[in-house]
Amino acid sequence: MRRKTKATSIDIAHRAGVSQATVSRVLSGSPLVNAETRKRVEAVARELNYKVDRHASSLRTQRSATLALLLFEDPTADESHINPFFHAMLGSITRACARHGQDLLVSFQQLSDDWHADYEDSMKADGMILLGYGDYLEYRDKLQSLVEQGTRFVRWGAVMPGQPGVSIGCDNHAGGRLVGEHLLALGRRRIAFLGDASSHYPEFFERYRGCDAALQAAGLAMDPALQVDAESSEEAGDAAARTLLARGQGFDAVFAASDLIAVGAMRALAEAGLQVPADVSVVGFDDIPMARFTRPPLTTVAQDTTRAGELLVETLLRQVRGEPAESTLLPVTLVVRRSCGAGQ
Amino acid sequence: MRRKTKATSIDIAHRAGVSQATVSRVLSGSPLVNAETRKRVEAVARELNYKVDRHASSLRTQRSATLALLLFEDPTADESHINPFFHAMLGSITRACARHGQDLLVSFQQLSDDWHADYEDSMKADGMILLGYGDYLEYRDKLQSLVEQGTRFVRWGAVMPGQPGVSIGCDNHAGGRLVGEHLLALGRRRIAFLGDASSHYPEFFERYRGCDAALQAAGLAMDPALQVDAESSEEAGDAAARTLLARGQGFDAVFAASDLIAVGAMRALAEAGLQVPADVSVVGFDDIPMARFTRPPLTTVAQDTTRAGELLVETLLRQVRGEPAESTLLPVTLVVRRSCGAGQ
DNA sequence: CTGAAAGCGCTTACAG
DNA sequence: CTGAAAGCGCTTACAG
Repeated sequence: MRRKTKATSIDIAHRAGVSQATVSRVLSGSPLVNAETRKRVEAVARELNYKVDRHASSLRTQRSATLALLLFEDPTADESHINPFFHAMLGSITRACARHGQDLLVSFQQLSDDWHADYEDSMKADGMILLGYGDYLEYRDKLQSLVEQGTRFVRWGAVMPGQPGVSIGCDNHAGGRLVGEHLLALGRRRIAFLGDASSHYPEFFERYRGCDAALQAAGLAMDPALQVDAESSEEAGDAAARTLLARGQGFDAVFAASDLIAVGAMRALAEAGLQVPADVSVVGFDDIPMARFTRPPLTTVAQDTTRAGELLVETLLRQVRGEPAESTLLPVTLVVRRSCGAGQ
Repeated sequence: MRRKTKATSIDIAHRAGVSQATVSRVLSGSPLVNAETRKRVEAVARELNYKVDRHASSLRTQRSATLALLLFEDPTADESHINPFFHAMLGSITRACARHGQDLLVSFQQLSDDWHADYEDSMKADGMILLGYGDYLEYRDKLQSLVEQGTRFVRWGAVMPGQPGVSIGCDNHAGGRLVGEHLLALGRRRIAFLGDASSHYPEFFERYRGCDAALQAAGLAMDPALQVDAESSEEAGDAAARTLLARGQGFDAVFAASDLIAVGAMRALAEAGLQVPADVSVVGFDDIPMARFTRPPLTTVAQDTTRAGELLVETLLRQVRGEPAESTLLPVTLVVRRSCGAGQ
C-alpha cells in the first residue's frame, strides 16, 4: 500500500547475509532456523518494515488465510436495514478471525444471487461463513450444491438433523421454552406469537415450538389464531401486531420472534391504547442493544454472540484443515426486564 | 475453495486450442482478441467454471482489487456495541465495492492499535477506508504518518481545512443549523446539547456550532451550561440527560449529537416525568432505523449513507489509480417526526 | 490478433 | 541448520 518500493525477502536476505529461503523460514516461524540467525533476520525485517507478500505466499501454498463472510438477505427486505443481531455477530466474527490470523472478506448478497460462483474458484477465501435470514427451503438447495462441490462453509442458523453442511446455531427451542415458562409463571395464558412459524423459517419455528412445549407441559397450547407471520423488522412487527389486534382474539402476552419485531409490536400496542406490561406482556429474542432502551425495557432471550463468532470461525478452520467438523447448538439465557411484568 | 482440482488458464487454453496468454487476455477483457476466439475461450471457461486465480493475478499486477475497511473505536467503548449508523455505512460500502469489482476486507481496531502495520506492506489491500469514532486529536498523528508513508486511505469524518489525507463527511454544520432553525421556529429558545463539543470530536462540535449559528442569527446563543459531554451510545445519552437535569438549568429542547444519545436521553427525560415533545423537544442525528420507532418518533438529521459509501470507494479508487482525490462534504436533510413537537 | 517467454515474491522438497 | 532451485498461476512487453 505504499508508493515507495516495498522490501522483499531478497532485500532482507542481502542485508542479513543469509539466503532468501532462510528469510522465508524465519518469517513463517519454521523451527529449522538457528536462534541467532533468526534474531538477525527478524531485526532486519523489522527495520525495513518487511511484511510477507500475501499473494506470493498464497499462490505458493494454495491457502489464502482469508475467510469470507456472506451476509445474505431476503430480496424483499429493505436493503439498508440489517438486523442489529447480525452486526453483533459480525463484530465477534471479525475478532475471532483476527485471533486466528485470518482476514475477513465481507460481502452482502441476495438470496437469489449465485453465491458459490464468486468465491469458489478464485481462491479469494479458504471457506465461507453464511449469515442471514431468508426462506430456508429456498436456499437449502444452494447449501446442498455447495456441499457437493466440496466447498467449505459454516452456516449460522437452526441446527437440525439431515441438513446439508455444518451449522452453528443457538438453542431456539430452549429459548422458546424459557419464554413460555416465564410467561406462565407470571400468570399469562394466551400467548400470541409474532413471526413466521413454519419450516420455511426454522429458527422462528423452533422458538414457537419451544414456547408451545412449555404450554403443553402445563396442559395448555399455543393458539394458531394468535400467530401472525412477520419477518425480522420493526415494520413487520408493527404490522403483525395490528393484524393480531384486528382479529379480536383475546391475548395477554406477545412473544415476538425477534427484538425488532417486539419493538414494532410495542408501538402498535401502545397506539391501540394497551399498556405493557399491565395489559400485555411482551418478550423478544436476540437481546439487541436497543432492548435495554425500549419503554418499558424489553424482556428477551440472549444468544452468546461472542462464543458464536468464535465457534463459527473455529469450525470453518477445522474444515479448511481437513479435520472433521460438526454442527453445534449454543445455550441461550432469558434476560428479564420490565416488559413482561416481572423483574427489575 | 473446492477440493477437486481447480482449472487453470492452461487447461482452458488446451481445450480452446489457443495459448495461455490468449486465455488471460480474454479474461481480463483485453481488446486485442478476435471476437471468435473470445467466444470460444469464454465458452470453455464457463464450462469448466474457471475463475482467474486472484493471488497469481495480484502478484503479477501488484494490485489486489481489494479495499480494507477499518472500523475503529474508542478503547473505552463497549466492544460489542457499534453505532447502527456505521452499519448502514458498512452496507453501502460493501455494495459500492461490489459495483467497482473490489473485494472488501473488514477489520475492527482499537484507536490504540497499530493500523498501518498490518495492511500496509503485505499487499492485502490497495487502500483503506477509515470509519470510527474516537478522539480526533489522538488519531490525527496516525493519519499524518499514513500520509507520509504514501498509504492510500479515505476517512469518514469531519471535513476541515488542513487535515491529513482525504476525508468524506456530511455537512455537520448545516445539519446543526437546520436543527437550530427548526427548534426556533417551534418557539424553543433554551436548547441543550448532549454530546462532546470540542475539537477532540469535530463532527459533534460542528453540529453544535451549526445550531449555535442558527441561534446567533436570531440574536440568541447556545448556553454552555446546557451542554453535556457524551459519546455516541444510549448509556451516555441517558447519563448526560441526568447530568443536565441535575444542573437545574431550564431548557425546552434537547439536541442530541446522535440518535443513540437521543434514545438514552428520552428514557432519562421520561423517568424524570418530562413529556416529549410537550415539555421538551428532542432532536437526534443520523436517522438510524430505530428513530422511526422511538416513542414519540424521533426528529433527526439524515445523512445519505448510500452516496457516502459510493463516494468513499470512488475517492479511494481514484487514489489507487494515482488520480487526484479530494475531500467532499455531503448534504444532509432534516427529517421531522413527532419528538420535536411539529410534524406528523 | 496471437504466441513464447520472463518474472511477480514467495515456500518447500532436495541436497548437503 | 542452510542454500540453490523449482514452481505456484497469472500478465504483459516483445516479436511476428
